[in-house]
Amino acid sequence: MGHSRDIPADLTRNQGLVLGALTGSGAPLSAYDILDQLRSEGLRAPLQIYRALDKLVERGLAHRLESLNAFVACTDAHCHRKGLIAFAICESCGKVDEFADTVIEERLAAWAGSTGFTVGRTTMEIRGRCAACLGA
Amino acid sequence: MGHSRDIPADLTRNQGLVLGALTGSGAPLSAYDILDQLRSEGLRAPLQIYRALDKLVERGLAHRLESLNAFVACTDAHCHRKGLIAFAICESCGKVDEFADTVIEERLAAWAGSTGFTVGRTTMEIRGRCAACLGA
DNA sequence: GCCGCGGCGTTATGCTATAACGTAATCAAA
DNA sequence: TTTGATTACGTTATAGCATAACGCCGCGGC
Repeated sequence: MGHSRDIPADLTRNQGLVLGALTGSGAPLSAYDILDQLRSEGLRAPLQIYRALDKLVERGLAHRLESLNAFVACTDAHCHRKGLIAFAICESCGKVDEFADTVIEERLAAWAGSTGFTVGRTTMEIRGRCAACLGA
Repeated sequence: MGHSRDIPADLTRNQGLVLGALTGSGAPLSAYDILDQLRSEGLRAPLQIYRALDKLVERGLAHRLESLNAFVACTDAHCHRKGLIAFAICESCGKVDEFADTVIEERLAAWAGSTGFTVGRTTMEIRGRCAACLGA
């Protein structure tokens, strides 16, 4: 029961539209990219997009890529992941790969423990070229 | 011979001023923060700051914090570090700690090897609270 | 000389994000 | 059923971050 690409039923109209734009794109979209796509649906102001994005990110349905000022839909089927997620961003085709590594998380925790730093949110973004683009 | 805080002699005036502003600050500064500080020195336009920052970052004398749209001076005395640097940013006092972890780098390399992704630049930024701020 | 290059200064513009206001729908407690 | 809290919405205006495009200048090599 349930499969990947489920879209929660309790999204508002704006949230659903924004998430749809993200999942329909093969690459990250800026808030203004999304807005342009959704003008035909009646959306007009950046805030409408940003508010929807805030909720989506809060629920783990989308992620913000700090190094791009852009957003992607979460690719994890059941987006309940807690903790560190790393994003590999292909600078050639724009595709974003999402992965988690518990060892990295442990190393981070170890560093935090040794310095007394309390870790909140952490972002890890790798820029480079994906296998497919290297082939070409 | 030589001590930490060396400022390379071959910086241009603008680059020196910008680096000075960064080293004199206990927290990250945005390009516009820097500009405001340097108006008294005759700088007027954002581009003057961005151009200097580009060079400083290129040489490893400063770092860009993607999650803040801001910049810090490199705290490493001899800033020739290659590879991954992680930044721990205290959301209370703004202080930024810089560290490197070879194990993390290895894990990243392993992931890259297994997927065929070619790693370029990678950014890792941890938001949280430093030990000093937790004490208070 | 003269040319290429890098840095500089300026104006204008574009992209990213939020403030501040009022409205409407929902829901639970009184 | 009124009340009040909460949450989303729509709009206008503004703030904050970054770069395009132009021309000038100074310097080193040829």
